[in-house]
Amino acid sequence: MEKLTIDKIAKLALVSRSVVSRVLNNHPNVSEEARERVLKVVEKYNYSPNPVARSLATQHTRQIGVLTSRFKDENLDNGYWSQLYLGVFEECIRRGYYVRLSFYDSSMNDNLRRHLLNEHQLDGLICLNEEVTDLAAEHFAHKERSVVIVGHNPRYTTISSVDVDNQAGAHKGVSHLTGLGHRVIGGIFGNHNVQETEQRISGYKKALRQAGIEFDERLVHVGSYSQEEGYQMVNEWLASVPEMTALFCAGDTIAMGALLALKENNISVPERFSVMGFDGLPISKYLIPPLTTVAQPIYGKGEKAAALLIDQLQKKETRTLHIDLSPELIIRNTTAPAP
Amino acid sequence: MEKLTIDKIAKLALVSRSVVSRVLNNHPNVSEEARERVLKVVEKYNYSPNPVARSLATQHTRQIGVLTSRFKDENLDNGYWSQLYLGVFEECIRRGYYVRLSFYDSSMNDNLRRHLLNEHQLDGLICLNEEVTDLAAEHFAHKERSVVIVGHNPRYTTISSVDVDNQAGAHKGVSHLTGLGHRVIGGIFGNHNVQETEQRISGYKKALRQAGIEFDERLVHVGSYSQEEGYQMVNEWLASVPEMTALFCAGDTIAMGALLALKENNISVPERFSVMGFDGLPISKYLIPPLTTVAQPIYGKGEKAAALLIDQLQKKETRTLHIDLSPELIIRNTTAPAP
DNA sequence: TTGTAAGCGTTATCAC
DNA sequence: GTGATAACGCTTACAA
Repeated sequence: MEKLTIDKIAKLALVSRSVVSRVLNNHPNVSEEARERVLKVVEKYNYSPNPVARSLATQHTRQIGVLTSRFKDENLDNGYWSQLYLGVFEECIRRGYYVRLSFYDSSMNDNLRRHLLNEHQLDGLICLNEEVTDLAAEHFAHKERSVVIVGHNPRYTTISSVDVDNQAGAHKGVSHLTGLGHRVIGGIFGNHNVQETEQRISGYKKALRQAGIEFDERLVHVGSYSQEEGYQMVNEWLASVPEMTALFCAGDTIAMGALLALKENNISVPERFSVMGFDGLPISKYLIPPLTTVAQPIYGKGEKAAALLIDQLQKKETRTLHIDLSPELIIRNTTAPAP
Repeated sequence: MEKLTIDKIAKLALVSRSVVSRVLNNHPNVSEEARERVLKVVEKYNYSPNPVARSLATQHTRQIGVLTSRFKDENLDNGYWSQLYLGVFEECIRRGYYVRLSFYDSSMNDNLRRHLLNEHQLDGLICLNEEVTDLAAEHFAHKERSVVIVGHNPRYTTISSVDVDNQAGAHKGVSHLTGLGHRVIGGIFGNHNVQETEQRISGYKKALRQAGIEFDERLVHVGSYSQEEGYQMVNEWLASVPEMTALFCAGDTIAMGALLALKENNISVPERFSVMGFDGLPISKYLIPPLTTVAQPIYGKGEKAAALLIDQLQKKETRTLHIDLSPELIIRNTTAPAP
C-alpha cells in the first residue's frame, strides 16, 4: 500500500488535481461524470487527503486547544474535567474539529508555554480556568475572537464565556435547606476572588433572606474545592457553632470531606445534620449517604463552549456572548428536616 | 505584528533561509557569527517556526493520539482517566510531543473513525482499552511500531504495552485479608475475557492457597468495574453467604458500591466486615471509611506508555516490550481482623 | 467545466 | 559554511 496523494488520485480518475480537490471539498463547477469518477477512485483506494498539507494551504488546522492548569485544584481527580472535556470533544468532533488537551504548569519555560498555544497549529482555544485565561489573553490578544472561556471572568468581558448560573444554583440548594426548617446553615465556598464564588455566596444570602434568616459571617468560609476544606471546617464548626444543623458546600468534593468529618464525630446524616453539595458529580450518588446536590450541566458547559468557539471561527456568531446554563437540584439522602 | 516566516527572519539576519533552518534545528555547519545573528533576530521578533509547514516537510507531526472508548467503562468518572492522561501528557510534553485525546464511540461513522487515527496527523497512538486497540490494529496494521497499549493484550503480542502487575496486586490485597484472619473472602472482578481479570483472579487464588483456604467458585463474581456491581453483589452475598467477612474488589469504584450496600444493611465496616479496593484512586481516601486499597501507579502507566512510544518513534527502542509496574498496598480503615 | 500554476512555510539536497 | 532549489501535498486564482 503505497502513499496516496491527490495527484495519484487525479491520474487514476483521469482528471486534474483541481477537480479532485473540488470534489473533495464539495465545490461547485464540476461535472457529474467527473465527480463520480473521482469518488469511485477515492472509494476504491480509501483515500483521504493529508490534513497537514491542507492546513498549510488553507491556513487553518481545524484543531482546537483545550487548556487548563496542572495543579490549580482537585477537579482533575473527581470526574469534573472528564465530563467537561467530553462535552468539548464531542461537539468538536461533530463539527469536524480535533481537540488537543493540555495542562499548563507555571513551572514551564517560555518555549513550552508558547508551544501550548501555538497559533499556527490551533484555530482556537478553550480555557478552563483563570490562570490559563490570563496566559491565553496575552498571546492571543490580537485575535480574541478565537478564545472562549468556561466560567465567566469579569476581567475579560470581550471574550465569550459559558457558565452555570451560580447564583440560581446556590439559591436552589440553600432554599431547599431552609424549606426543611434549618436556620443555622454553614456555607463553604471555593476560590477567593472569583465571580463564581461571589455569585454562589449571593445565592446563599438571598435564600437566607427569603427565609427571614439573618446572615452571619461566621458561618461562611471561603477556601478551596478540596475534601480537606470540608473536613476541616466541619471539625471547626462542630466546636464553635454547635447549633449548626446544615451545611451548603459549593462543591461535591467539599461535601465528601464534610461527610467524613461528621461521621468521625458520630453525627448522623441526615438525621442530625444535613449536607448539600454542588456539582452533581457522578460519584456523588455513591457517597454514603448518597449526596443531595445542586447539579450543574458539566458536560453541557463543555459542549456549549465548543459550540460558541466554532460558531465564532465559522463567523456564524460575531458577538461576544456570556451564556448561563441552568442548575438542577437533585434530592438524595443527605438532607432532611431540621432536628 | 505581521506574520513572520523563515524568509523574513533570514532577510533580517542577512543570511539565507537555509542557515536559519540549520540554526533552529541545531544542525552543524553554521558559523558562530551567523548563528548569533540569527538567534538575535529570532529572539527579538519572538519567532517560532510554523509546525504545520515543518510537518509537511519532515513527514512527521510530533503529535501523538490517545484513544479510548466513550462508553466502555466508568473510569471516566472516577479520576482514573485523568491521572492516566496526565501521565501521558507530561511525558510527551517533556519530550516535545503534543497529545490529542479522542474518545471512540462505536456509533461513529467510517469517516470519523478514520479521522480519529489519521496517520497523516499522528506520529503514534496510545490505546487505553481493548476496543480501540482493535480499531487501531486494523488501521495501523502495517506499522505496528507506532502503537502502544495500556494493559497487556494477549492478542497483540507484537505491540508494546504497559500495565500494573495485576497478579501481584491482587495477591498483596488478598494476602492482607487472610493475614487478618479472614477465611471467607468474596472477590468481585471487572471485565470478562481480559488478561487483567485473569491475572487478578490468579493473584486472589494464590493468596488463598498460601493461607490454606480452599477456593470456592461461588465467592467470585466477574462483571464490570461499576459501583452498581459492588452494590448488587454485596446484597446477594449477604443473603446467600452470610459467613463472608471480607471482600476483595478489583476496583475502588466497585468497593464504593459495596460500602454503600454494607451501610444500608447496617453492617459495620471494618468491625464486622472488611473491604479491600484496587486502584488507589484519589477519592478512595475520602470514602467512609477511608478505603484500604491496592494502589496501582496510574500516572506512571501513562507516563511509561508515552515513553515507550516515543522511544520507538525515535528508534531508541526497537524491541516489543511488555512492562509491568508495581502495585502498592495502602492500608486505611476498611480492613480489620476477622470478627 | 477543466487544467495550469502559484502559493502555503518548512526541510533537505547539492552545488559552490 | 553557505545559498539556490526542489520537494512535501494540498487549495485556489486565473486562464483556457
